[in-house]
Amino acid sequence: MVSNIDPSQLSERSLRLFKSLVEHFIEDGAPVGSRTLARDSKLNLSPATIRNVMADLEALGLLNSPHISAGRVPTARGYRLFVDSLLSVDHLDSAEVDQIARELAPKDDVPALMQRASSMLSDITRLAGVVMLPRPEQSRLRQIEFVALSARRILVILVVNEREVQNRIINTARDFSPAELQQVSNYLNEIFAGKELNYVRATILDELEKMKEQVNQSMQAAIEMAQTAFDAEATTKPDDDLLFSGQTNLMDVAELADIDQLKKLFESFNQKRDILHLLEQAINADGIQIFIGEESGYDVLDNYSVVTAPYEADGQMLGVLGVIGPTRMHYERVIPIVDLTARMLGCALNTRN
Amino acid sequence: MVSNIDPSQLSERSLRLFKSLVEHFIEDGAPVGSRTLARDSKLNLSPATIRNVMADLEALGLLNSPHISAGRVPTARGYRLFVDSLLSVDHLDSAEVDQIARELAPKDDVPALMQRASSMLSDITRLAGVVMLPRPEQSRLRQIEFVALSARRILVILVVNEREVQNRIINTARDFSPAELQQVSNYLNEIFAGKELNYVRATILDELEKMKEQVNQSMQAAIEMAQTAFDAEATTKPDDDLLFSGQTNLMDVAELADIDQLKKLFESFNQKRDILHLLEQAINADGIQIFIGEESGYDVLDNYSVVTAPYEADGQMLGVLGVIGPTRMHYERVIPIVDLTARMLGCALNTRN
DNA sequence: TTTTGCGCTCCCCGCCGCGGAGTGCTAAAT
DNA sequence: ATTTAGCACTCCGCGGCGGGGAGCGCAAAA
Repeated sequence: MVSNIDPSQLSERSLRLFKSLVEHFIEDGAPVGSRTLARDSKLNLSPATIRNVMADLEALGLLNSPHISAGRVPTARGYRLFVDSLLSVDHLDSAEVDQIARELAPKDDVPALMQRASSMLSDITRLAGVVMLPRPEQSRLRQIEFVALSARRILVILVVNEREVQNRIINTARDFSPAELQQVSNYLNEIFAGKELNYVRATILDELEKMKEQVNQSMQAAIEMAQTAFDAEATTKPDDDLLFSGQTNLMDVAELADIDQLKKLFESFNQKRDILHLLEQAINADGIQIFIGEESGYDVLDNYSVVTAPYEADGQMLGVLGVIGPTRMHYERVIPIVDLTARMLGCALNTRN
Repeated sequence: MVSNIDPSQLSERSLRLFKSLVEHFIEDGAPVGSRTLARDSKLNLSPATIRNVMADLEALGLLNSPHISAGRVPTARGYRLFVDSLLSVDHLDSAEVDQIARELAPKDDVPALMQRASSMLSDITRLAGVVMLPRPEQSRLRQIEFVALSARRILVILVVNEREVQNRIINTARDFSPAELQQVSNYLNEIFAGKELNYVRATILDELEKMKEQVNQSMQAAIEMAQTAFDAEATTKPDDDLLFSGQTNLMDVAELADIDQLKKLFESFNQKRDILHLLEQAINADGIQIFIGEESGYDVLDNYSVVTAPYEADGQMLGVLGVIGPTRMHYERVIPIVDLTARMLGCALNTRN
């Protein structure tokens, strides 16, 4: 990885021209030449002068040309300089702020809220949105309840970490009366409430086995039941931890007509693995983080940029959200949108208790 | 809608040629001409003769040519004749049967099973798979329970239709003791168990209001709580009733390089509406149903075919699954795969109770 | 240091012409 | 009455050609 460019290495004029070039390219996606730049930048320079400057910028690795007689195009390193030092972030107009606020009103349950955040991101940016809901590395069992559905079918309810509820149905070997169920759940709650889930599972599966003889019969039943319940639980994988939307928006960014590359990207959305890793890197950044082109390290993302922001509620990092689009995107718009969305989402999660 | 062709209208020879042509086209996707057909079909006819036959078939609307001097291509009507009367269905090799059986082993919960069915369909056919889990038009409330999470946060558990469990968390105006909660749930279960959900909701929201004065205070609380619970419930939409997978497989069927058309299709996957309607049509067909190209009536599907089969368990129709691919697909392989998958899925759902 | 001028490169686009594949039609053959 | 052979014709795809345009670099003038 080559080091980034320090903007103070460059003259004011170079920077202005460079900025103008990047903006121009972002706008129309065509390599931009010296004439255009001479016309547009207010510097009153001749194309030839600008050519010299561009040659310097190219030598620094900020630009390159697709072929000898085409205009210049920013490199990943160029975009990096642009977003770090030159970008003037848009002021969101109030209509958009309103829209974000409206969509993120905490009107229903958490998963739906996340889903809305994701599709709102993609709608408003016309790119692909993604929201990561982090698997809390430690999930504490808060409460466990049993509900009799019929003679031998029992609904097990696990309340984990304040918000989360899991339920599953198990079949038991013998009948249980409601009173017994109550007793069992009291027993289990007493031992395990507040404990880490993995610990609970391990304990139940291994240790309790030994205790079986020492306790009375109804407790034996409790143990067996708990074993069944957590056995089933082990198979439930957290698979819904990454919410994409608006992938199709990427299908009309012209510069990626390469159906193959797009296919690779979509596949990596499905696999989730790479994107997940990338977002995990972003969780500790405070505020916006941007991965430009090959910087991400994942070659499916070579021609894309990812703009992310972590979101938090009650002072605790909860996850990361962001937008995926072509390197040539309107950063000045996308950045404040992602930022605002992250903060609003945090609020929406905050006030609920 | 024009009527389909009755195969008895056509000579044996025409049919053989037609079949050969369709197979050929399915294989390489290029318009097929008289010479190729003369070479391949074992009929020992000259290209000129075949040209005559093809002209007849074109007049019947079974074929057409992209332009005057290209070979012929089957029309939707042509494919229809082909799949209805000419197709010789493959015998699945045992490796594939094994794979299907293995993937559909009822090893975990229902949603995961459905998901696996869908991705298995797409993996094995290299097309897009879809599974519909029908929203049971009548859902009966089976049981309702309340679990106290903390002073004023209560977990509401609704058991609906044997298998399904919904839960949500509500905040109450005042504290409830566990005993009270028990009492409330007893009361509600007594009135509403076995009733249709919509009825329950309507009753609770409208009628119970009137009764408020007539019952004692704790029942008033029950009513309020139930109102909150079902109010929240009303907003929970059944959104997970269509499971797609393998969309990306469609990205390398060459004939649909039209990124635009593909985009439209993907969008209709996301909206779900059209596909849902289409699959609903298929639920009452007994066995395989095939929608070819424009037959479906949805123009996003114009260049695609959909092969569906309903699946049932315990003698009851549960839903529909299928495969979406280019009209030019290997029906002889896809059909038995979809068929077998539907039956196996039925079995997997059958034995569980 | 900047500008002007010039020659050069490369892309894009339209044009042309050609070979190939396939057709339809007519006339001969079976 | 079919089937076949022959022939003229159409249309696509491809490669080559040439001109216009955009842009570059370099050298010499301002």
